[in-house]
Amino acid sequence: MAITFKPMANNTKRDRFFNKTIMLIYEKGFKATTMRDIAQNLQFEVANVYNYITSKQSFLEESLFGIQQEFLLAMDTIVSSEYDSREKLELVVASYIQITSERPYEQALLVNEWRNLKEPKLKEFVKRRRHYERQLEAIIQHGIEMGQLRDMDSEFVTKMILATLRWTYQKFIDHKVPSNSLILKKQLIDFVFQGILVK
Amino acid sequence: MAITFKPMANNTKRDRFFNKTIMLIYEKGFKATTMRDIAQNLQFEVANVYNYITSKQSFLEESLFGIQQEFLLAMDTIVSSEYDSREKLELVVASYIQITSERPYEQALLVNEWRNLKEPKLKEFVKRRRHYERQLEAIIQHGIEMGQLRDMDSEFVTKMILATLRWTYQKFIDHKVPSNSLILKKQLIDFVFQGILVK
DNA sequence: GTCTATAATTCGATAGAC
DNA sequence: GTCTATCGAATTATAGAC
Repeated sequence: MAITFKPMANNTKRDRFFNKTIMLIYEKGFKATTMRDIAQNLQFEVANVYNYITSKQSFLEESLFGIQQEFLLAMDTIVSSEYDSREKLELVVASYIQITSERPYEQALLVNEWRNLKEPKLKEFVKRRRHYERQLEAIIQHGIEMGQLRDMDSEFVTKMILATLRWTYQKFIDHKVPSNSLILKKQLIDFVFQGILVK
Repeated sequence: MAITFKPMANNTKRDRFFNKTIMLIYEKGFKATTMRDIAQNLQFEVANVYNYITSKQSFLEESLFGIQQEFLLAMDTIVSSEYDSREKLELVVASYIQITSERPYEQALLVNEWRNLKEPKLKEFVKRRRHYERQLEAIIQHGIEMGQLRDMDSEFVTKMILATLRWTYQKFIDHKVPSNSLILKKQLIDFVFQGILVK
């Protein structure tokens, strides 16, 4: 049996710190969560927080760049594959839901707290996100040119699709995922591909 | 000529304060924007900020409940109309874009900063938002039952549609709206109704 | 409405003992 | 790894003169 990646592992004290802290920041917001809040949430004193992280800011940076990297790697794999535009788009949705299902709280941080990065980290983050968006837009543009997708404003559609994907972490955090994430993937792909109207 | 509502009026000092402050909070985030930042942005001293608002928190509350009320009123009007489900859905999109185009920075606040409300205001805000969402879901559910919309999970579709609408304030803030908001409305309705696939 | 000055509190982070 | 104690800076908000 292969060793699988376990982002929610709760074996070491370090894992426990990471998981409980990222959940707290999700609930209160990064700026509103104080080091004292983090300590209290873990039932120890403020000074102990610094056993696990060097600063509040570096914790945010490492969390955000960590989860962002997952998305970037998945996109690179899809872009360099031999599938057609429609299949690539399905893979983008599938990989997005997969990563989100595995690490919903980190994904929530990615969506909600990236503004709290400071320069030069902020610029680097936005640059990488922009790269991801351009890759997706290229897939869509190619699909339009090949006649697989309707003739639309590709930038607009890219942002629409990302908007539909971005909120899905809530499903996993609220444990409101319909039995498993496969159904969610299908619902998303149906919505994006076919819309809601009866044909 | 009727007196029209002017959210972006810049006539009085109060308007100037409101507009410049809400733009600043959009850029920096509510928590990260200090009273000193607000004062500096208006070229005067910290104490003067309190000529315009009673507290930082009350400014957030009044802004959020103000713009939220616009959405609630629009939805009530649509719900009590005689249109069918599809037409009502189009009206929801249209009114959403209309309000967002008139007050994009307040809408950005609504989307990004509502977590910073404190109890009991926070509960009241979430309760009203939930009401809006249920009204939209009822329209969709009715459309499914009448065979106008595909047979889908109505709660899921409701959240999808709201996700596609929620980010549109960026278009208006970035002045990237295609000539006028009518085109944006059409793009959104086409995307939601038909999806992106060639039939 | 604008200023200076400051109160009262809270914040991130560190020192140093155990 | 855990604690107590505390520093220095930043924060919201107020007092009171002009």
